[in-house]
Amino acid sequence: METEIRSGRRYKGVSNEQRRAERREKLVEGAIAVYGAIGYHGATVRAICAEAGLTERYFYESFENGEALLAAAFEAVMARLTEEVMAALAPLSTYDMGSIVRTALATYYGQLRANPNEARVFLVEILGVSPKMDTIYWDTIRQVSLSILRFAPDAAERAKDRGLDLDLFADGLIGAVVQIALGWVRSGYAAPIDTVVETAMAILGAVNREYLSPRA
Amino acid sequence: METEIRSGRRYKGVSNEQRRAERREKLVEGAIAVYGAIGYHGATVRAICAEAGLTERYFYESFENGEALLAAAFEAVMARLTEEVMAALAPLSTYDMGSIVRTALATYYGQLRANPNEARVFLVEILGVSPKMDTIYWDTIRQVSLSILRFAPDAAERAKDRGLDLDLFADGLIGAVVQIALGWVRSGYAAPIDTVVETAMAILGAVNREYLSPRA
DNA sequence: CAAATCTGACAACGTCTCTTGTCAATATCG
DNA sequence: CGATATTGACAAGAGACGTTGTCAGATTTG
Repeated sequence: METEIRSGRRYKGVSNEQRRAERREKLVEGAIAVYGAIGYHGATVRAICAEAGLTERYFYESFENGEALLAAAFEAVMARLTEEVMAALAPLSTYDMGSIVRTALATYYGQLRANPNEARVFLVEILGVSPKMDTIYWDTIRQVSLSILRFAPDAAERAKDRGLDLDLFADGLIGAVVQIALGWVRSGYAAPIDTVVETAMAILGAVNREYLSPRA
Repeated sequence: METEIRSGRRYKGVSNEQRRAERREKLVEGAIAVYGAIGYHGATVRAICAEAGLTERYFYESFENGEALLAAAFEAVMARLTEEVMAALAPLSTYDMGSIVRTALATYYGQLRANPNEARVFLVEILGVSPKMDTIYWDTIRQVSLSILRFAPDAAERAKDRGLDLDLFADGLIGAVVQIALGWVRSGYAAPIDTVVETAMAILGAVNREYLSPRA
């Protein structure tokens, strides 16, 4: 049960709703920091509240339980990543799959390096928490993959003609991208980002030229 | 501290060491069953002991803690998968990468379908448990990928020439294979196995023809 | 100023699990 | 057979954490 006061008193110049929203935001940010430092497991409600500078009461004001906060943190990270990639793709005037994918990869990997805590939430901590969270995660990134595949108009038909399963095909492509990201993060970002992008492009580019580009 | 009696009394016809080994085996099998049914999280020591038909004392006889048992279960599953794939590859007389990879994939996916509980341990439950377990898992499967890449003798040199990172390249390929497996498992094995193999081959085959086969 | 509301610090309860220990029943050895 | 080892069932201590509750102080409203 969440508190249901509609419109309380203003406090320090901000409205009731806005204060709650700010506290929720602080909790999400604190959670990402704690997850990045010690992982989701072992991250207690108390620790996250301390990191956010709030007390337990405000945790239950915004979240049903710890898993709900993880879901919110994932959504926040996902939203930022999506926003950055979309912003990077917007100025592109080409419909060439290679250019689109390369730009998206460079932005994606760049974001993961710029925000290691978010990278850990996105690549590591989200996994194996519960069947519900797994479904949220894998369904989300499969949709990303399918969205990109739609840039190649007849990819679905051609995949079907060749006896492939489009969902699994999308999973395979996104799996390659994500696994490269994870390997890079686990190495402490050892390789330069250009190498990472080229390595991913070696796989996606080969598939593109053979299965997705207009003249196979 | 593990019990350190060197050679105790025979019991029901079997030696001390063998009884311990059998109990350990029962615990590993029980753990795989429980992990498959309710997941690693939420799988208590008591539940696993009950499934194995043993009591808690014998758990601590063979394992330091629950995570050690998960590691043992993973090793057992990994060993079986490796054995099956190796057995399937042994009769092959060709050195054609395409044939090798297709056979390995068919065996791997076939095993995952034949043993859903093991598949879940291998693909889901192992993830996100601890940094230590993550390292065991990802290092293990990267090695598998690198082993297969060695079948293409000059793959490493060519990858380097093209500015790729071989470890990340291996991660990308294995990531595609594993993600397809995971998507298949999550779907309840909806697609026929031939489709799954062909879908994975669509990615690995394209990469093989462009980067690994003798005449690029 | 006085009442009401909001905030932060922290106590306290209940629950769950790991882990160790106890004890009687069973099997083996001398 | 008597002593000892082994097993299985279960109790109990300890610790961690989620969740709710208390209460004094700060801030706003009338």
